Amino acid sequence: MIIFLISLSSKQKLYHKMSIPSKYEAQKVENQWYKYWMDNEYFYSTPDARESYTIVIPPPNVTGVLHMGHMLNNTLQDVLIRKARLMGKNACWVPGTDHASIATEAKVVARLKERGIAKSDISRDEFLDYAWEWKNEYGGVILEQLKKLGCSCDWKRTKFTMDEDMSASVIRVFVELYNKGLIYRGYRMVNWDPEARTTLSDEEVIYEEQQGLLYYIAYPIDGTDERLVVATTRPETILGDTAICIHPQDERYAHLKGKKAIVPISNRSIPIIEDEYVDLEFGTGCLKVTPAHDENDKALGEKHNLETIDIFNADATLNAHGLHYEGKDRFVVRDEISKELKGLGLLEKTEPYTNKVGTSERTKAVIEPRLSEQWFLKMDTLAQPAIDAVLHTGEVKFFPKKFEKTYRHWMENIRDWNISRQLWWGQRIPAYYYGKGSQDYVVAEDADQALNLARKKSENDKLTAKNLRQDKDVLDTWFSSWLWPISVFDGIMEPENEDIKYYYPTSDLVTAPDILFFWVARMIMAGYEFKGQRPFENIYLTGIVRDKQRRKMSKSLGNSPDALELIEHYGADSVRVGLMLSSAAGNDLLFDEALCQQGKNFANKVWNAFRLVQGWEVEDIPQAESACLGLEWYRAKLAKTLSDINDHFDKYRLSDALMSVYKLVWDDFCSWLLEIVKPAYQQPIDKTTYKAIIELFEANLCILHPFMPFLTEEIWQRIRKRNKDEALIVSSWPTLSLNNQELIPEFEFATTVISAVRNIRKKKNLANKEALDLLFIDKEKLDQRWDVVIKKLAYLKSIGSVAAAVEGAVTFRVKSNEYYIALEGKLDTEAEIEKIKEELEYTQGFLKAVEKKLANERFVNNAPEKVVAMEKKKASDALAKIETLEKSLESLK
RNA sequence: GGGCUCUUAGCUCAGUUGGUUCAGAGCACCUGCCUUACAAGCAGGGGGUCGUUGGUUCGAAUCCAACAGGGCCCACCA
Repeated sequence: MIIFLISLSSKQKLYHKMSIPSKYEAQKVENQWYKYWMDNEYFYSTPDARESYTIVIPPPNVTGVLHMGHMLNNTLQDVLIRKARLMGKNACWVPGTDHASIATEAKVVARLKERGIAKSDISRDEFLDYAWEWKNEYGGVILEQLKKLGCSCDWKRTKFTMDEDMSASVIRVFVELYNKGLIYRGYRMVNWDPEARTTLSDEEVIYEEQQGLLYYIAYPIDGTDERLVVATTRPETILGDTAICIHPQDERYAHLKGKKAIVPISNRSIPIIEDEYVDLEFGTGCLKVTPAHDENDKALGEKHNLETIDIFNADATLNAHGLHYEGKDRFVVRDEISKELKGLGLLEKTEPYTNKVGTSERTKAVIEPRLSEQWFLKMDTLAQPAIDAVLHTGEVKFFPKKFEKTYRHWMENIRDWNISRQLWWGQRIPAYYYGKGSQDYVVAEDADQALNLARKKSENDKLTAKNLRQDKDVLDTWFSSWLWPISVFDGIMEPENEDIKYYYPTSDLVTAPDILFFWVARMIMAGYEFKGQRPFENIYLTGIVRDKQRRKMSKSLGNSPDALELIEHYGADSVRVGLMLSSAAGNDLLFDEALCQQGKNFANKVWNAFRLVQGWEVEDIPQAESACLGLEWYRAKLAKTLSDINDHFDKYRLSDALMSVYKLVWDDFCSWLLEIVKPAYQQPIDKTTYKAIIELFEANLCILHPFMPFLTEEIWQRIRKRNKDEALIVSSWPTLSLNNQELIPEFEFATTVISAVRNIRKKKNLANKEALDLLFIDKEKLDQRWDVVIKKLAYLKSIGSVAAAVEGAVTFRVKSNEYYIALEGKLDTEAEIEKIKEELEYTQGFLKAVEKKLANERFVNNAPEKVVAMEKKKASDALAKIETLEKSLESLK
């Protein structure tokens, strides 16, 4: 049973009874309750004897502003954390932001540009001063916005991925991994973002289909009049060509083996090589080789000992190898060079061609493959425990489960991670160079340690700090984010501290699937590598918020509503409900403001239920029988719904959980229970019923609280004055045993009768005022104790039984019993007969089908007994129904 | 090219191990109501051969195959 702390004197009125507006005004109360929760420190958590329930926020970009994706994501987290808090767990939701090196640096660069300052004009330290200034100015904005949404984060624990201790953790981890031999430096083809002027990891490259051209370029053959035609999508790269490749078995070009081709424009002579890599079918069957600008070409170049000519600057303009194109952008050059080739008669033709072009996830710039020296993290050994945890032991679970397959696919084909970025905003790589040789460097947590190591490694005691040069690059942002669930509790630097021992592993992670590889997979790897334990148990992957046309919501499309304006207009609770209602885990959410309106309507419904209840005069009078029954039924229904809701939560079906509450409150509580117990106009309600209604109302508020925290707290506090420790946010989730469940179908039976009577009233245009008699034949078939309820809600004068059909009555059937509404005046007998005939026909057909099934030996022999028994019951029910139908048909005739 | 996934009412989606409770929910829609909590509401109502075609089975929205059409992820074909 529910334990409620409520005491009522017989005439006690609700707290704040006067002047309750008929519309719920969310905007007026939300800020006030948020402040109340903050002032009373309900969000804060410290380790204690309770079970911990922990969520770490996916840290938004420090310079970000709240968008619909954040709204969805953080509403989900808040629902989970509030539920856990009500369940009596020590709930801790750690907020924070991410330094997002590329995005933030880009913004700082842009801002400096506005002031007329170029990044290249200032020192690294000066730049970082500007960056911190920016961070301090805008860094908290998004977290402040989360407060509007009602997020109950432990703000005292707010972290930033570049906080001192966070950065120290990153550096320590780098050093550890380096010492284990998992981090290495390599000269590799990497993804170059010319806009941000940095390398990117493979995951940061988004391939997009683009409509381009395939250029057919003729290369004269040295010493002959012949030309060799090569197809390419990137004519500007011919200036970096160092070979032409043909297939060894290609007879078309067999005579050219060993000859040399002349690169147009640059007039360099390059070898014609043979390799089976060439696809005979594609283009002209031969390939230009540009080892500096293509991964495959690089491989060919290494195999065939080719020269490498890099023709680009860092910003993807051409360098000196670009000859007269030097300084021009690659796309400008593409256009111009094709014109020049045409003028030279060396452009045979162009044809439209669709290919996939890699673009930068952050800047959208087209990625340039580029050879450079970078730092990499070996992934295969890190991946193994993370694969086992998800796919074998089930220590880490995905909701929905289908993402486990995506995860598996990626993890099993994982490639080394390029972790260095040519940026300044981020954790600087702790490698220190002391000499000119490629191995003349050491890796250490700080300069002092580095100096010691360097002295040892170089066997030169005279090295000083001045001889050391720290690597210029910073680490990929995700190299700090992957530690998030550990580092927010300082678990790297202080592995035995109380917080990390208490809160780690965390419970649930809520995030979007687009950062599954960037972040989620890597956190799992980090969890096992640095703590030997999973970082979280359950991963709830949200969908993408789209508009009604299924387009992803984005700034550029302008189809994303302003999150704060939505809250302003509908209230945070309503927006939360709107988001939750149609967002099953993993399903994209087609956002429509109508959903917020639905949320608002619901808020108002609850509000008005409260208005009704608070307006009742309570007196010490006997309880109505109908009220007693209604309450019994509702308790049973509440228990059932609660069990459904708990089940939905266990399966992370949060929208289903909300829908269950929604229907419980709106349909069961408001439409049925309140109508049953509602006293007649200006009549008082009895004390017992009133007390019970308040208890049940409070239980409803509690269940609804995770979804609509403001509204529920507002009503909760209006019901009566509460002490600090009695706030709804820290109350207890109801626990009810599943008693009296048989009342549910009984009551449903009664509501069916009521609906049928209402239907007849409607069809016959009978006002509620006009009291009717309800008669039925078979007393045994109706549990008569519901009579009072039926009578009240169907506005009936009396309920009684008759031996046979009465004349001048309308009939209806519920299950196999027949009911009559006695009517004065004439009846449309013909229509009645028609209706009954129709139903009779249908039932007979139905019976036939069932009997056929039962006559089938194979069915009777093979189907489980239970199923056969059910069919038999169906048959007998149908038979009984036919009997009553025939009887009434007789009497009508 | 490889992998995953989806197709159920006008819209968004539930339908767990094939079997009364299986053809559902919410919204939208239609009809009637300004009934003294709520028109942001009340009451009543209509609506789907479960993408197509085969197969397995006593029995298929559910299992299998093929096809049609969406979506997602991965991949170096110029």
